[in-house]
Amino acid sequence: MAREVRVRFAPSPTGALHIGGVRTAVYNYLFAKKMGGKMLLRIEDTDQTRFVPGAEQYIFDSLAWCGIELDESPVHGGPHAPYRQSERKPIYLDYALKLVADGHAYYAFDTAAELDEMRDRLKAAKVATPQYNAITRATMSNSLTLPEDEVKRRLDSGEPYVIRLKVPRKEEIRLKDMIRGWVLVHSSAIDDKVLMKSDGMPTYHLANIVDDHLMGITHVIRGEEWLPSAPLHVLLYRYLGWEDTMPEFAHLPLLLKPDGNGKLSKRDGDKLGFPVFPLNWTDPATAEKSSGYREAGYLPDGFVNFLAFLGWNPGTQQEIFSMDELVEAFSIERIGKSGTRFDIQKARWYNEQYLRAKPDAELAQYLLEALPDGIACSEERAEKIVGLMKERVTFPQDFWKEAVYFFEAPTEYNEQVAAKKWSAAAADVFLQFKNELDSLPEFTADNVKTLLLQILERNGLKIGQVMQALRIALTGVEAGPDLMAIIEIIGKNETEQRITAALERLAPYAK
RNA sequence: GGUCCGUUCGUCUAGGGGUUAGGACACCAGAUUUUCAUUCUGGUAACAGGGGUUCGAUUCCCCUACGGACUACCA
Repeated sequence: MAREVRVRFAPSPTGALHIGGVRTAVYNYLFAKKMGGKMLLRIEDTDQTRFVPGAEQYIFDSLAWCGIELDESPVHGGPHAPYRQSERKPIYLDYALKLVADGHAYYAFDTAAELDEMRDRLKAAKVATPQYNAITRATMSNSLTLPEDEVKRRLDSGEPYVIRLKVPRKEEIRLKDMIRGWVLVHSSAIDDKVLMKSDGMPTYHLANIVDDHLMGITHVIRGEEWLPSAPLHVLLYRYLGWEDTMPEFAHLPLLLKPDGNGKLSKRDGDKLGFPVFPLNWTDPATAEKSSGYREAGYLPDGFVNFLAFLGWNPGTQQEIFSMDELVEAFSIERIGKSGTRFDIQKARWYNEQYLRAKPDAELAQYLLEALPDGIACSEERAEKIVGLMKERVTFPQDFWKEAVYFFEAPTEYNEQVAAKKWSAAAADVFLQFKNELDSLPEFTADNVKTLLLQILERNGLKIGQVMQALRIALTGVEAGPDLMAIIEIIGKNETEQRITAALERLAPYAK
């Protein structure tokens, strides 16, 4: 019987979670749910020098906003706690020591200066890849070159050391990637990676393999930047004796810059004017601010839908998927191989689709929340307004931005349009229109329109000759939803007042 | 430089030995409309190049080019 599927998302708390990381989390989540398995979050904070306060909380907040539910994590707990690698520190050394005992790893005492010197020497000698490996380790200070008692003496005296993996000199390493198929790498391309650092912490490579094994991870879904070190991880599983339960790997294509070369980076967002982080973030060290999708007005389900389609597709024509539908349709086999250029236009389109699909009552809340102090609005009226506006906005905050004139009379008019559309004849019609508003049995859009049409006929004018001018008079701007509907919402008194004001202000254009 | 991965419209992609190479975003045009937007209809636009294999290659293989990742006591 197959093992229960268990996947993990394992970010480092070194800053705001990048949008590419969010997508990785989404894929992990979709796969776990699809397979009826579990998803856990593990914090990989083995590099104490890069720890950023608040970054871990940011990760949790981001995933929660996206609707990704964790089964196990530092805050949810779980059978394999702790889920923070810094808290698992005592676990790793034993495995490193076991590797040393089995002859697959060794102590190394080289200082940073000595390592630099070695690399410089190799570079000068035109060695293609200067690295600490099967050949160069013979020239360095380690337990393979030093006499046994000397090694013991250094260890006992507390001299700093690292433990390095003893990568074989000539060996073909194969690994099967669920997205790319078989990948072959020669061991000579891999250096003797540090497993335990001199500060007593494991490196990513060791901690990752140990934890994935201990936590029963069955599938490792991560970014393509890990592909080159995947063969090293295979070696680790083998030397630790865990090859038979080694997880399957799936290396995701990277998110690329919308223009130019390279992968999407933090700077691109600022430069091109779109967020690269899910949530707003302020760097605690530099106070530098970065904008997030949530605050920019993106709806989480549309955002997730958009992200899921960056590198994956269901093979059908359907583009709009709820989280449940994504889970149902998801499969790793349908993830693409090539890097994906990021396109914010598509994200905006998704947002529009999701926004319009929401009921007016819900959209009305966006408007109500954005209302400045002192401006009142009933829910009923807000619903009418958003109903009129929903086809024209991209973000929730657009409702207020675009609909200010429902609440405040225009203080200025689009002069350009006024100059072109305002006329003495139109002004005369508006005056009659204003004066006869009282005769309406009920102040509705339909009745208002009928009245206007009657007046126009009486004056020998067509509707197209005055509507733009009337729109300017009432809203100040040249574009918007159905003007009669606007009139109905702002009401009779307000309509009369605005016409009176416009008649005066725009009189210079009457000719 | 070395190692590994990749390459279908501008972008995200479907497809896969014989297709008018399909869809979506964006863009353009027309229709509708009191304006703008929406909506509807239509349009421009792609298999990186060269060799094979084959009756036939965009699809399979090789090479080249280009792109990307990695090349730390970072993850």
